[in-house]
Amino acid sequence: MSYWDGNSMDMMCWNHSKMSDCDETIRAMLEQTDNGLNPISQICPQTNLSTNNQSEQRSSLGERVSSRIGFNVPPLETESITSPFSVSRSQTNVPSPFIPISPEFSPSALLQSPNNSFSQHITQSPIANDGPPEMVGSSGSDYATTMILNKDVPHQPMNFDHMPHHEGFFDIPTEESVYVPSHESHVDLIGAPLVNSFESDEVAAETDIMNIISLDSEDEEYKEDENVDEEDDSVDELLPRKRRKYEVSDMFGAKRTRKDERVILRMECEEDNPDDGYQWRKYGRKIVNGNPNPRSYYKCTYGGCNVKKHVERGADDVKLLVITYDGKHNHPTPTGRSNNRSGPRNRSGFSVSRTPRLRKLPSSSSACQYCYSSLETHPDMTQLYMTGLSKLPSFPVNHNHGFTYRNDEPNIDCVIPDSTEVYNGIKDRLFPKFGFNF
DNA sequence: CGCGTTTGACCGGCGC
DNA sequence: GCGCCGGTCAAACGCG
Repeated sequence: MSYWDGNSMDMMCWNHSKMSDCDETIRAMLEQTDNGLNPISQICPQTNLSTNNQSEQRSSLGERVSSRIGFNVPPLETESITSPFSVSRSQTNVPSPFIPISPEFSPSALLQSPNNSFSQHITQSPIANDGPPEMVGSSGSDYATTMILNKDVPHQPMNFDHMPHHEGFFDIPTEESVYVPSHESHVDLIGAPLVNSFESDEVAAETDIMNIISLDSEDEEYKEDENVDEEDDSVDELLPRKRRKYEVSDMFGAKRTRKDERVILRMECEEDNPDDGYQWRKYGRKIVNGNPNPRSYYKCTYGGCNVKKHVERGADDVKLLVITYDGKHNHPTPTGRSNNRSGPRNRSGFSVSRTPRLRKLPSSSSACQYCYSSLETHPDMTQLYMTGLSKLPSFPVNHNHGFTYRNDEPNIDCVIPDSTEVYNGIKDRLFPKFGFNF
């Protein structure tokens, strides 16, 4: 059993413009043994994070990132999201799992395939042995700066051996938050090349950020959900369309998504519902949490997929778009986003909210087309933070690159290779996808 | 006319 | 137990 020393791994650095330095950094990390206690802060002292105060930590992080990427990065706080464990967690002294994500990774990527090379890399990386992939902080940021951090659990032990038995495992909060700051004109939740690549079974089988982000959702849950849906459908056939009280309450109990499956993205975006590669149907809109900006509720329109999301503007910064995903897609991205746009009257594909404040672009597809082009031509504009990888430190590695949770016995048949192998694996498999080349 | 969105009502969960 | 709040439903609405 190997954990990250809470003070040993404050941050990883990933600077594309200084990749050779980072290369050395990664090598240094990889050369650490399980017992290595060399703090990454010593390797990358400029990225050292305070481990005592979470808010201070994020604030300082945001400031650093802002200074490095050249534009303001709103704070990462998700005040509306609270975890009963956050306090106790903040008192623990475990590392914050920042994880590098390529700009090509997108919400759809994050939410899509159950098998993902990214998670595979993470799970197989020496980080797994020595500590959490705490952060990839990009300095310089000529290209993408991508970060994942655990919002509620700034410092967590990394355990790949006996995760379910890890003390407090069941207490690990699993509400995640992703912050995606982006230049307004370069809003792109979708890394087009990546999304396209997901249409390939090969890539889809290798890539699953979702298993990292939404570590609590498993296929079994989908099976349950599907069963529930079937039951609901059968009920629908027997009961009048209007149903309140009994029917609804039963349904609520069965279908209500668990908060711990959530992934929260925060980004600067003018689109109220930026394309993420999936088709959504809006089913509700509500003012919540004192936010004058209404929250819109969406369901994935794919048959049998129970993923929902709600989108709202930041109370303080209307440019800040907060997208919360509930659940995990049990299907690939709809084949070809162009197909998405070919729905009835071209109004169903992207469910762009018709709020007065921000309206759909002249062409229903223009936004997405722009996103494609913007990403391809300005990959450096995608800035992704991810917070709240609450279970990240605990997911086991199994044959399917999935994760077992709760009462499931961990099916651990993946042996963490030595550092050299891991390093080569990262270079060979992860970085090419990111467009990096050592 | 078909479709998605809007909107008010309803429900369950949760905190007090 | 009560009230607040977030989430959901479904009729009404409006656009193409």
